Formats: sequence, C-alpha cells, structure tokens
Amino acid sequence: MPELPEVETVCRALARALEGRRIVRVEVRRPGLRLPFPADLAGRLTGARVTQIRRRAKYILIHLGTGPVVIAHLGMSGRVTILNAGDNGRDEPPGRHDHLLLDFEGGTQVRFNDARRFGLVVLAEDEAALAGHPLLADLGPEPLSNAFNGPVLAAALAGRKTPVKAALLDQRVVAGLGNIYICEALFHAGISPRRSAHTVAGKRAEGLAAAIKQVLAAAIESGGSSLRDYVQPNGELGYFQHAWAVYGREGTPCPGCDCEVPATGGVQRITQSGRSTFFCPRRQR
DNA sequence: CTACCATCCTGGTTGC
DNA sequence: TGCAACCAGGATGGTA
Repeated sequence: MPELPEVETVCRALARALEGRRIVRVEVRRPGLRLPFPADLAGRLTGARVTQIRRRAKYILIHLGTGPVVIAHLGMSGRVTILNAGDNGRDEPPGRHDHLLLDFEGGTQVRFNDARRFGLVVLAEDEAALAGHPLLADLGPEPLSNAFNGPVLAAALAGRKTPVKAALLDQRVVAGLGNIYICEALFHAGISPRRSAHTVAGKRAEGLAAAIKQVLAAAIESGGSSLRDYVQPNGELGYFQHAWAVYGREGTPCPGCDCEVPATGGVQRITQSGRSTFFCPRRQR
C-alpha cells in the first residue's frame, strides 16, 4: 500500500488522533524490522508528548518536542491502526505481526503491523539531527512542493541513460514515488516507461512533473489506494485503486486512446528493474 | 558514477 | 483439495 499518498493518509490520521497527546506505554514485541529497533525504544518514548506528525517522502515523522523524532517507514506491507477507547478490537490482543504498540493518554492505541518486516522504526536524536539523518539526507524534492517542477525534474534525469521508470524509483530524483504511481504518472504524461531518462527534458519533463503532481494529489484525495486488505488507520478503505488507468490492468483497453494493441489486446505489462510496469505502447512514447 | 541483481520476509493467488 | 511456484506497495548492498 504505501507510496506517498498512502503514507500521507496515514500521517494525517495520526496527526489528528495524536498531536498534543502523551505516550503512556510502549510495547516492543520483537527486536526490530528491516533495522533493529533503537536501544531502549520504549524507555525513550514513554512519557513523551507528540508535538507534530509530518511526512517526508515515504517516511512518517513523529516529533516529540525537544525529545527524539521517530522515523517510521511502512516498507511493502506496513500498516498502522489507530484504536480509540471503545473501538471494535481495542481490547483484542495484538496479532502476530503487530510489532509495536503505543498507548496514549485517553486510551488510544496505535499498532504498527508489518507482515513482511521491510519497514523500520528508528530515532533521530532531535529535530536538528533530522534533516541530516542518513535515511533522509539524500532524498530528492517533495513532488507536491514548489521545489519540484519540470526543470528540476529534467536536471535530475539529465545524464541518466536508464529507463525513466527506473530513474523515478530512485528516491534521490524525486521522493515518495513507487511502482504504482510511476506507472500512472507516465501514462498520464504519455511517456513510455522505456524511454531513456535523459530524453525527458523540456516540455516532456514539464508534462511529467505535472502528471506526477496530479496523480498524487488525486490519490490523496481518495484516501490512497487499497491493495489486498489495506485500510486507512481509521479502518476505512482507500479507493484510488478504482481510478488506476494502467496499473494492474494488463490486457484491458487503454483508457486514454481506447486502443487495443493488436499484439496483446490493450495495456501491456513488462518487467523493468525486476518490477512490473504497465503501459500503453501506442499512447506512451 | 551508473546499472543490474539478489536479498530481506510473509501471505495471497494461480496453476497443475 | 493440495501443494508448489510465483507474485507483491520498498530499499539497499554487492558486483560489474
């Protein structure tokens, strides 16, 4: 589930539920995920008050006043559930993949669940150390910010011979995109995922930057995309998956030109960088 | 420096 | 129905 729109949705829900509230209990249920949990994670968080929750790229940042900043990433399968006092399941015991539980004053509990354990939860010492943290230091611009536009994108792609699809997966080019939204943005921009990255310049880069912003904004508006049983932290389904033009739609007619590519009968699926790419070879050049 | 590949893990789906 | 193979939203570290 978690590319930028899903992480943004999670951050907004966490901010609404937790900002201003104090952590009263922390349960760490395994040694770590992709990275080990910080030493004494429970001790460092217990008693702290959440001052602000923000997103950077696909990272969730939980600010604790003058204390450390929690840096969390959902990986491929990470989920966050917010359970308020009286909610269904609030008193159920944690499941096998509920690795971290945070209890807040007022009875709210946050569960960090991650079946595949590709996610992570680490700490930056304080706000001053955040930007320079190794996980964040090399990230490219936020795609929805003014710092990201056609010329900036073109500059980041210049000199790269790799396919533009692969370049966009590189978080140093632009932060927060993943496999799904790259396919969607390339489709809306009419650019082939196979096109060499450095040839996306000028007007093409303008169009791609605009398509990225538009697709991400629309997805956030829809609460993100639900894959499998992904739900927002409040239990609601995101529904942007119904708006996908090409992702997961191999063999269906291209919704842009309504063409049926003779060889395959519509949207094609290829493998790039070991991942599935979906596109319309007629509309995307 | 770029580019490609394997790898970390579990679970759901597909195909025989 | 059973079971094996394959596939999945990400990121990194090694090798060429």
